[in-house]
Amino acid sequence: MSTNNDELITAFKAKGYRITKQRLIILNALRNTATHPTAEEIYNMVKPQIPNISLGTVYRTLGALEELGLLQKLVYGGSFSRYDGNVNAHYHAVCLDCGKVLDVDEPVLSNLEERFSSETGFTIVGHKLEFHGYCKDCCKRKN
Amino acid sequence: MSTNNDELITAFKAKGYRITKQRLIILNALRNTATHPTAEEIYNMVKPQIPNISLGTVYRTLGALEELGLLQKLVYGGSFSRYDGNVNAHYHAVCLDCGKVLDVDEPVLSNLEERFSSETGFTIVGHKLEFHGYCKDCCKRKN
DNA sequence: ATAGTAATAGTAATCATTACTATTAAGGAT
DNA sequence: ATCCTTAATAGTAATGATTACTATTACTAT
Ligand SMILES: [Mn+2]
Ligand SMILES: [Mn+2]
Ligand SMILES: [Zn+2]
Ligand SMILES: [Zn+2]
Repeated sequence: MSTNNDELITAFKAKGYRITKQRLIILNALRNTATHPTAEEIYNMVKPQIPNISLGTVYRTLGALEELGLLQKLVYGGSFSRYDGNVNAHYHAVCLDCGKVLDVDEPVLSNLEERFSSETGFTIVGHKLEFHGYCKDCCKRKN
Repeated sequence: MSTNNDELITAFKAKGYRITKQRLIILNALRNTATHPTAEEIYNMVKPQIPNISLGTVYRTLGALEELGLLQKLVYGGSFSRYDGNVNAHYHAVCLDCGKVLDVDEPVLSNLEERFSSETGFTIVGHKLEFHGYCKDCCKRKN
């Protein structure tokens, strides 16, 4: 329920971007769910509050929020991307059956990135770790 | 240069799939490159050997090879997937600038998967780790 | 309140991937 | 080796998530 719009407002103003109802509502919707929704799911989540919002606006807003570091985009094997309002470093588990994405409550491996880099000349800015498997619901369904 | 077609032939016959020139050539092309090519890049790689091959055949073949565990599909932020003929567990580094994908010569974290799973009821079958950053060429270009 | 212009709604376009269909060619049987 | 069945291919059309376009709306500085 952390409706911390100040952070968004500051970040947007710093870039000369305007503060709009659409941007505030989309970011707050994303921060108040744990489901890692798709663009279309977000579109349906905010429709009650902005009945005539356009799907294009959702995509454009998500792009801007990503650019400002206020969300992270999750791209897995499926045909569409998911969005995560939690930008703290954390890992995910993806269900190979239903596509659900869960947060993994494991400490972040902070020492990984230094090992690589030197001999390859590759400058690392971060890493992503994802687990693949089957969620509780899908395991049940198979029995 | 490990043109080990026996492995492919065995795997395909076990599923009742037929052995075709297209499938042999595509898998061998994939095994003799370190570039993690896209479907279209593979299409261009095999065209000299199969001048009238269809891009659809490349996609269908890659799908079959993936299903048989003879390649892994790499999906990152970009607009297209990449394919890796090396199915041994290993990690990748993705350049945020040019999209290049490099193999990471680091040991696989085998103990990770057991930690999670029990309390969540999530059955893990594997994990993926990718580093993000800037390759040598792109670092140079920025100076 | 007004002016200037970035953002939006609505819609069309893009493009990687998948589906369709007539034709070809594996590969088992004879 | 030839025939037969049918899976796989080539060529092409369709799909669908995402992006681009454009007239209109609404932030925000003055
Ligand atoms: Mn998350
Ligand atoms: Mn690789
Ligand atoms: Zn599931
Ligand atoms: Zn690069």
